Amino acid sequence: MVTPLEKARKNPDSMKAKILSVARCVFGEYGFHGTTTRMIAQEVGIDISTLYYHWGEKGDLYAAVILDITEDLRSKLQDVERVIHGKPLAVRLDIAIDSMTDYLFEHPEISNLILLRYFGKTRTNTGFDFRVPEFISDIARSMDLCSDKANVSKKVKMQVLGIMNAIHNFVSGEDFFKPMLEMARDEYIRMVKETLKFILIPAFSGTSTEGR
Amino acid sequence: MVTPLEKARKNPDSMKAKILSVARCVFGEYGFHGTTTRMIAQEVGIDISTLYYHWGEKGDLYAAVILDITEDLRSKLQDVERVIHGKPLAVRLDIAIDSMTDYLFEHPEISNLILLRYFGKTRTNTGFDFRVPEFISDIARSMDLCSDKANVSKKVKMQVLGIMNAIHNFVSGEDFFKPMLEMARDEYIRMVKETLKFILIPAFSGTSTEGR
DNA sequence: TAATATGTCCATCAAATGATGGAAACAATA
DNA sequence: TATTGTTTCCATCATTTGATGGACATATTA
Repeated sequence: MVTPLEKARKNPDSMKAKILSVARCVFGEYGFHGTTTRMIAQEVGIDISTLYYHWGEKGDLYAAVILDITEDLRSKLQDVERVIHGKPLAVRLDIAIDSMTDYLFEHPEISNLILLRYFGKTRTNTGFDFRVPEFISDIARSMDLCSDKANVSKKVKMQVLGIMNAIHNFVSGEDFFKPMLEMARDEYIRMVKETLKFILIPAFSGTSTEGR
Repeated sequence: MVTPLEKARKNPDSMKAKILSVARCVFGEYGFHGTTTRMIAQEVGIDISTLYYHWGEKGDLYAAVILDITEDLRSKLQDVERVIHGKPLAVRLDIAIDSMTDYLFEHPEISNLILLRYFGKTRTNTGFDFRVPEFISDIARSMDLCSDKANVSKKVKMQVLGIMNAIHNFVSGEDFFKPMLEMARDEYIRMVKETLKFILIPAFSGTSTEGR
């Protein structure tokens, strides 16, 4: 059995995929309740009923969007893991921050959607599960922040959440922070990386291992 | 001329204030579009038209809510500033994190509303301005992160954003992270403080002043 | 008490929104 | 070409939602 999402991911030129792609951005900008099926349809340039034909009800499309970005993010994290493998911790962090920041600034809807799911509730419970827990442990292991690879401690999970959220915040808050700080996009992205490294690296690369 | 918001803040037992208080929480949970005037009215236990009588249209109530939490936050920041004044940087950060974290966990709708405004757009532009920029500079000065008190550098502003957002994230994400980490509320709050200090303090209290 | 102002609710409206049935267009295949 | 299956759009529905007018109630004041 092949799901609609798998179909869409397999055929990037199909109407299903086009709708999904637009839905990612619109849901990411306005959130679940702030987005209407008409907004998405109009952005794609199709009738609203075509959207329903391909994806069923609004909640189903939203669920597909979340799974879609989750898959993208998981894949990207694996890439990064391969690159940083074996390097010293400070270097791993440096590379990971650069790489993830660049990637997320290219696909800001990923950060948007993740943060909106963290911080905003939907009236009608969309139900499906979000695979953050695995992510957290995966990142912890790839960062080599945990001594016991099988059982990542709560402490380390909190630290990883802190790292990931810090990145998502600056990516997702771009439209708010950038004008506020009177920066162009290039400068903003550069400053984001610099700030993230300034804040995150000392905590993890200090001589003390007290926090671990 | 006294605004409706000032009236409400002056008379905490008035219907205006009750509605405002409930609106803070509901808007904080579901965001602007996820909240209906009926939800708020029902939570207060009044008819919807009573709500409109006191606050006018939905966007006006929302604007009042934002100004209300902004005022609360500004006031709290001033309190904290007085307490930490003159102390060494690491101590200032330690106290500020404890104090702000406790306060925001008591009023999580403040963090919710701020983050939803950062990361989510409203379809109909609610227009009014949000006084974050001043905040940022105020915090930077009170933290004594900036050498030039009059003109806070972009670098420092980014760092302050990073600090504030880190706190808001853990407060606002409680309902998502806490079950995920299988923690009770007390434990979660304790771990949040610990993690925040672990991540933030080394960056600012290191011997190097490179980041400033 | 009479008169006025303030506050609350009921009934209702118009627009927006999620969703669907069915006709038409298009593509694939025998 | 005729047949069948797929895709798209138009018209429409039922509900939800923001918003309002007017009746009723409750306080305030003359």
